[in-house]
Amino acid sequence: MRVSNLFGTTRRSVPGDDLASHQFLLRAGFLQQLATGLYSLLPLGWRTEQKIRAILREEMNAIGGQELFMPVVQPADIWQKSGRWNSIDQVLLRFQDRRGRDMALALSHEEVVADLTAANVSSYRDLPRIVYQIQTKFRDEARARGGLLRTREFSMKDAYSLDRDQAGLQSAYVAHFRAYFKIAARAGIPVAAVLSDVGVMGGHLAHEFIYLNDAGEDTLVFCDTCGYAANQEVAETQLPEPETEKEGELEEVATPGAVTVAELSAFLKVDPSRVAKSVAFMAEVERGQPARMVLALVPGPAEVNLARLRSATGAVELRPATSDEIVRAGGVPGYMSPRGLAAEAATVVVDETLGRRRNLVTGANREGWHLRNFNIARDCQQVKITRLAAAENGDPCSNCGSPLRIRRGIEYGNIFQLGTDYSTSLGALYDDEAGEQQPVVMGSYGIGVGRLFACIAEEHHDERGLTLPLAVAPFAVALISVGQEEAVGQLAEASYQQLCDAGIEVLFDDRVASPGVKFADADLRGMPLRITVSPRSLQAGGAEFKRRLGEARIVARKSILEEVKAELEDLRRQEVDRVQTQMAPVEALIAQTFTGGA
RNA sequence: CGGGGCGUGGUGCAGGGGUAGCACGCCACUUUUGGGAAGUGGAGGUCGGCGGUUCAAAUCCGCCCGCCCCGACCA
Repeated sequence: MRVSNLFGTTRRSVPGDDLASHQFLLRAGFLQQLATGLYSLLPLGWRTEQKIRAILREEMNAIGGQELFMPVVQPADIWQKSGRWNSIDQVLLRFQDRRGRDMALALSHEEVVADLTAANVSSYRDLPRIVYQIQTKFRDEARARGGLLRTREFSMKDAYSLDRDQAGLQSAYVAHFRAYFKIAARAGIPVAAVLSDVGVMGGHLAHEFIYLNDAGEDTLVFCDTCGYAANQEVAETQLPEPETEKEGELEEVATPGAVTVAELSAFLKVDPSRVAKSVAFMAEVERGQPARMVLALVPGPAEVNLARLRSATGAVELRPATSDEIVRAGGVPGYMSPRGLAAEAATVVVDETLGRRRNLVTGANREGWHLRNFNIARDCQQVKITRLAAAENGDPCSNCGSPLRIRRGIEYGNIFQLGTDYSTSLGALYDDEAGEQQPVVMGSYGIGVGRLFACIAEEHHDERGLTLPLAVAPFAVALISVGQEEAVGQLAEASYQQLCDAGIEVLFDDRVASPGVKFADADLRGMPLRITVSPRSLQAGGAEFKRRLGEARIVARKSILEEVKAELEDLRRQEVDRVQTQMAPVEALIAQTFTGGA
């Protein structure tokens, strides 16, 4: 491809304060935004996308996946059968066709797979199977953000395993677990697998595949000692031993102006963890029903884990209460507590850690006053005690007690053990050897292609632009001619032809432009190998070779082709080595993750 | 959905009641050619939309739309 013929231009500047990598993708002419959460991939971006897709296909095929293709526009009835028509709200985009039939844009394809399975699987002899596709999904996100990280329309590689029993599912799950590490390694990003919430997918066991990065939206919990890794939403921590200290007498203490946990603990000179913090939420238990107040009590430094609060209360909708709502329920903002609050005013849920502590500090529900020697069992009636606090940095690992570490990351893939919910509701049954009908046991396995793309760009850029691995770079070689000298033009053209003929992907900057512009654009686009033909290089005997992340050297004009081949072969070998290195610990990890568990 | 910000040539921005500007890009010619060249000449904008105030609105007011950020939300 000649730059003079390329659709899409580089830009000197773009607005916004996105991730640096996303700005480079925009500036290099890989992407262009159409509207919130909707992006076009320009030719350069599309080439990279296709290389990522090729890796996905190869690794899915390698575990026995069969590619197919399912509609994005789907009739409501399969979503009604699975129950998700009602259980998912606004992210599922609904509309009607001309006949007034309810339709939806697929945000995932479990229903269709179950429907296909019902029609195509009838015997245990038809199992196991793995099918997958790379297809558009649409999720009408409340707020798209972060460039490619959270878009509304996006491509996903989604795979589905069909098995006759849990043992079969388990082995498909492990195969995907391994394949996802391989994909990350080939795409050139580090990856961590963490236990995750099953969310609206339903099912039992789930893992997320995370690219660790401070800009990520997800909060992960790691134990460096035993290897425990989980999304904060589901991370377990060790409970403290129940305290046996004598219960003191409940007393009010004046705490003027001490509204936050920090102020309060400083004022009363108690450890913040001994403060029972009350956080008020409004919970909608059934869609459309009036919200009820839920008071969550957690240790002072802790955050409320919304996933747990949701499951503890059965809420479908959960949001922080406003001051007005707190007052209306009879609470005093800043001094809130379950004490002195009418039982019918709010549901109270207490973190189990607090249940094991004695003589805590909590609000008095009176402006300027708190309570001392507060003991849950004695001083609160009608409370539900459960795990509620999100794991914090330094909390003891539930496995081994070592301090946990909190990190941020970007989730680009996930795997779910779905079980039989979808197959049962959509009639995906098979006959076993005894002729008994059984539901097919399903798993579902997604990778967001755009997110993976974004993660790759984030991992591979420097101050000048992208530095993509050969495996995903839109072109292997950036060829640049400098100046208008005839000899330069001749060698550049000849090299371009020669390389193209050899099947090497070359982006030839044949424009009449100053060298600075060409070098800057080549750096921005990030092709792994740059070849410059210039009066200076001719003087030195040929062309200049420079890796995007390496030093320049002169190559004789007669050996350009073979040297390019050697360079690319070397880059390829480095990437293979890197994949091997990255995969080395994975088997041990799999053994550790799946023995005795799940 | 709450809070904040921004919509002005292709891109990035300034202007803030009276002639619509700058830089980059683009077109033509000339000179240049190893890190985003120089000169000369040119093209390109119903100032997001609708309504209002005014002799006069890009500018003031109202409503709407779009985009961005924070939060809520989130396979």
